[in-house]
Amino acid sequence: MTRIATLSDTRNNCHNCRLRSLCLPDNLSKDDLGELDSIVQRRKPVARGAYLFQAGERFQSIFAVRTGAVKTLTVQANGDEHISGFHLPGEVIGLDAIVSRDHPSTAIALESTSVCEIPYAELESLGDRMPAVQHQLVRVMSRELLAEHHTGHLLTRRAAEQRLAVVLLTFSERFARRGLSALRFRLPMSRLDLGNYLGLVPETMSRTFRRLEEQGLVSITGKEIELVDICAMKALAYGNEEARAATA
Amino acid sequence: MTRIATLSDTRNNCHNCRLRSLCLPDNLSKDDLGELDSIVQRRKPVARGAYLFQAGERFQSIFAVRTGAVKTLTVQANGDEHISGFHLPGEVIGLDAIVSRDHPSTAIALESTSVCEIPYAELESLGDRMPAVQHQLVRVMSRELLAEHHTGHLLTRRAAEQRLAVVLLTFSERFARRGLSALRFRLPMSRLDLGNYLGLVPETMSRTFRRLEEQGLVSITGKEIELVDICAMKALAYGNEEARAATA
DNA sequence: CGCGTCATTGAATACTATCAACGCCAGTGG
DNA sequence: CCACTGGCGTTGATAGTATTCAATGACGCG
Repeated sequence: MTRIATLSDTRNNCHNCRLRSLCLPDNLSKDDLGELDSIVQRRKPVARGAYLFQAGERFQSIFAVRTGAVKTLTVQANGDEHISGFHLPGEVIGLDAIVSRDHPSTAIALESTSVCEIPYAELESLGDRMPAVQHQLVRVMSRELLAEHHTGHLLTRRAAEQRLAVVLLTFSERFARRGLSALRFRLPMSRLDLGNYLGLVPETMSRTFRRLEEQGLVSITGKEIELVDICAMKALAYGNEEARAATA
Repeated sequence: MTRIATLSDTRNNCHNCRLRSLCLPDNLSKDDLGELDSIVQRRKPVARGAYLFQAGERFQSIFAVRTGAVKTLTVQANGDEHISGFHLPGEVIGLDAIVSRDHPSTAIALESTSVCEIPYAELESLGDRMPAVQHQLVRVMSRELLAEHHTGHLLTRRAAEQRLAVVLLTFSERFARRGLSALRFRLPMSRLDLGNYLGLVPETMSRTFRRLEEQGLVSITGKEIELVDICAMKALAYGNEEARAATA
């Protein structure tokens, strides 16, 4: 096992990583890439349910998802947990910790997941010497802010059907950008997690999935999702009342 | 009018700005501060309702609020608007545009507002020479991400009373950090805007305000808010069911 | 002073949460 | 190999809460 992991590690570097353009190495020159590569620690896969970091832990590194999927969540004083995001390969997590000494949120693997660990102190000093590295970090954070605004808008949508439609379409786009099918994919998280993220209880999740299926928009088999009528789906998610009435 | 504005501008710089520690100049040396000062453009106040920038406009600068208040919003394809945040003096806006060529969101002054404009190209090249400037930009963005996670959690709270309580307490803290009263303040936005931000219709906003008042938690006169029982308020906002039952 | 926007109030409706119960499936231990 | 168990998902009935619709009142601005 160790042998294979080692082989895999030597083969894996930012330069030949398929996710390069989605991740921290985007927009870097070959030289910059090599330097970044030298500080990235490619760790062996962690099991489903494992913590990448926990709220309150000392912040030391940011992480890029390489394979698998991760959820990040915040824990409230009363013990309530809220899932703040799901993270697919190429996405960087832990960025909300830079401003504080400790991690404000917790990251948990949703399935067998491998990540690239990037010690922040080293990344910062690398950025001091190589402006492009620093610029790309800022770009990644800016993109993250943009995504959060999108999420904020998602959560103020009243109807559960709309929230679910939006989030399914968002996953569709994200999978497509990673070279996977935009119409047929497997959600990596449980209904419980997705409901927590959307602010809906599991019962409502179940009923809403069924309603989308009955309307002929999607076909669902466990966690496998097939978008049957993506146009109607978009009309439901983003359209106005007239557009929805027209498709109905 | 122009004379006064000019006088005011020459007196105002990052070094003696009271908001320095909340803003981009935090953690900078005196030399760094001077360089930053030289690229900051202090514009004369804009009127209530004026656009700082609009979605689709070419991104050129980020802005720091100096006085007044600003709302940022995104416009959907169907014309729906969603307010993604309210911004008080010392806060930096436009950061979600860095990753793209154009502004994804719109910024509108909620009252007479003055801002510091920071041309991003110049800030970037300044950061290349002065690592501390770049680090501070990253810290500000990280703090923004943290705040967005907080907002995300806020919006998944079911009860309108809880959402309103949380947002009032958040404003209380933000005003207090700026040297204003934590118990008595004036909300800069309309009920409509606050409702849009929270995902609630104006009617619900009105009723919820009244319910909080009837419970003796707050006292409301137009946009003036007084937090009468901040402990009970926190119990409602962040507490669990037992804590709320105990205070009732 | 008059107009328009914003805020408020009431009544009816629609939606989601809650409570309760059951089916399904994987992992575990006998 | 099979039964057991616990987490997850589903379904039904009920209750609670926000939205919608309709109308009036208040405030600021020209």
